[in-house]
Amino acid sequence: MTALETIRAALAHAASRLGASDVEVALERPRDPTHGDVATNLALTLAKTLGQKPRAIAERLVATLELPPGLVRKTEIAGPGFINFFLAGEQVVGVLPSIIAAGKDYGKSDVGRKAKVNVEFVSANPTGPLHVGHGRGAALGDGIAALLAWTGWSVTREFYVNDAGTQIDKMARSLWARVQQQAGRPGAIPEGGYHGEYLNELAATILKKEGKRFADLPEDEGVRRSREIGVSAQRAEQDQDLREFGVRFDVVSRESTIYERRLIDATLAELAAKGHTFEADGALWLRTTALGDDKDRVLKKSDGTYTYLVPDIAYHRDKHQRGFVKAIDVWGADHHGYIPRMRAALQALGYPGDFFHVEIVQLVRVMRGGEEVRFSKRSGEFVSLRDLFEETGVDAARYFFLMKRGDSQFVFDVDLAKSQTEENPVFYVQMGHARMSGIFRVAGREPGSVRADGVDLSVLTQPEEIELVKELAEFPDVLRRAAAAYEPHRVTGYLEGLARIAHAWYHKYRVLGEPEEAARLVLARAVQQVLATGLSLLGIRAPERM
RNA sequence: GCGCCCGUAGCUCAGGUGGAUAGAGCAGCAGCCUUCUAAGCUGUUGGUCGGAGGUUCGAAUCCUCCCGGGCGCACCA
Repeated sequence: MTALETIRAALAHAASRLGASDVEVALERPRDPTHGDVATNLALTLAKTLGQKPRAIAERLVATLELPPGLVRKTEIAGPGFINFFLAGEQVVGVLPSIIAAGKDYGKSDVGRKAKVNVEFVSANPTGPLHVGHGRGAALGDGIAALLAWTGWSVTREFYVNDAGTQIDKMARSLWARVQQQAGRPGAIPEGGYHGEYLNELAATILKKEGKRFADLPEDEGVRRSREIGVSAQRAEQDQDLREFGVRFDVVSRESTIYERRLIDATLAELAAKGHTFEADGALWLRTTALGDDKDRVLKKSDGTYTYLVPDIAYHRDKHQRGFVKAIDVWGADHHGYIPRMRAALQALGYPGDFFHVEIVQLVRVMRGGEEVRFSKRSGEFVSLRDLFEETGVDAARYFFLMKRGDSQFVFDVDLAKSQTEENPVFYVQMGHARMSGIFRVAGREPGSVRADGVDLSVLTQPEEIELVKELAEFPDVLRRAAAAYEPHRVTGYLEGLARIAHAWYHKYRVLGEPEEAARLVLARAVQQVLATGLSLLGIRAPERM
């Protein structure tokens, strides 16, 4: 148990003795060193529930607090009711052995208690290549999934294929039109169809493989086969792009199977049985206004067909029936208006309010040479994900997508992503890792062989060294908070901060050949390891050399 | 017109779920290479947190209104 964990547990225990059980104890590292090494605002947060003044609570907390001897040098109450802890000198540096001992697992926690959570992301229609917006969703969804797994959830990464709607129909007709055109016949892309060059390429492949007689098929048959071939080709291409982007899914669900498994009828029956549907104007409605939506929604249109809401409800009902206690969906901003009705529908089914959670990803604009890059030749619209990561590299693309909050509008600076200087945050962090690795390379030592046992760490007294150790100690907390908030960008921010101190330390002090060599190797190893762990959670490589 | 998101340094953005004197990075300015990567480091300039009210011990953070930007508002997906 690290010093931080000990303090956290002791505070939680003291709080429960004051009558506040099950509290989340937040520890922070004050910016101002006169505020101690570790501080908590626990007394301030308890003020409301306990109905007492923060400073009075702080005094009672400190009085009941039981800390093992030798851990804390001084405890004080400051400002409005902060409790500041000044660690005994050897304690600060004392986290290093536990970091080394935990190795690749340093920072893991079990707050998720193995509960099943489903993270659904990308879920692009199989009508064309993935664009940069999908890339942002992919990076974010994968990052959230990794953070949840890291904090003890049992995570399933899922991709949902809308393979049954009218968009697919338009893709099929567009492809058929391209086949006709290439066979020398008139063929027009339908209204709202797909004009991208990729369908021309696919049409050429089909004609090559199937021969010209494919174009002679009756229209019904031609469109039907175009649909089959098109869907499977687009899916295969999307999978390939995602694989190269470093994203893998555990489950791919298809809208068509929702129909095949008769989940539609079962879902409608359950909604009706629970009294949430009604008929009006020849249609079947869901009374979502009773659950926070601003208007009721049609389920079954007066022409007898279903709205798209129905398979979506059925799909999420299926997630619930598969045992997930949480379903997190990553959606593009253009779907955000859809959230209230979906939430209402799932509440109508009786699921808890926190079962369904949506993370919104805003659109991505791509800048190169100071100008916005709008179109991709192949896809006919937007910049494709592949174009982007082939130009910048996967590491830079993923890092850039993750360094801002998902719901912020984001300008992707291609020139910056490609630059090999400190201005580029990915490069900067990776360089930090490479530099630590370089020390071991020159020393001729395997970093993994470093042990803290028997090393006198008390020689680590330089301000940069103390700061580095404190920063390393915060890693588990950062990951916990990032996971709880579904915010991978906190991890990139943390890594940049850690790398910054590491660069400063590296620049100012030597490791090899100094009296502090053994201790500094332990520190360098810990930094290297945490940078590597953080990067790998985000799906980014940690190179040994640049 | 209604709903959701956003507005923080010249630029790009953080701000740990209401806490201590609002922070980084770029850019600007001034410096630093006999060294384990200068692919880097150090110092410094720069703020009415869009505006106005409110809630309380305390607000960039919560509430109301206004201004500005984005996205949605179908018996389309």
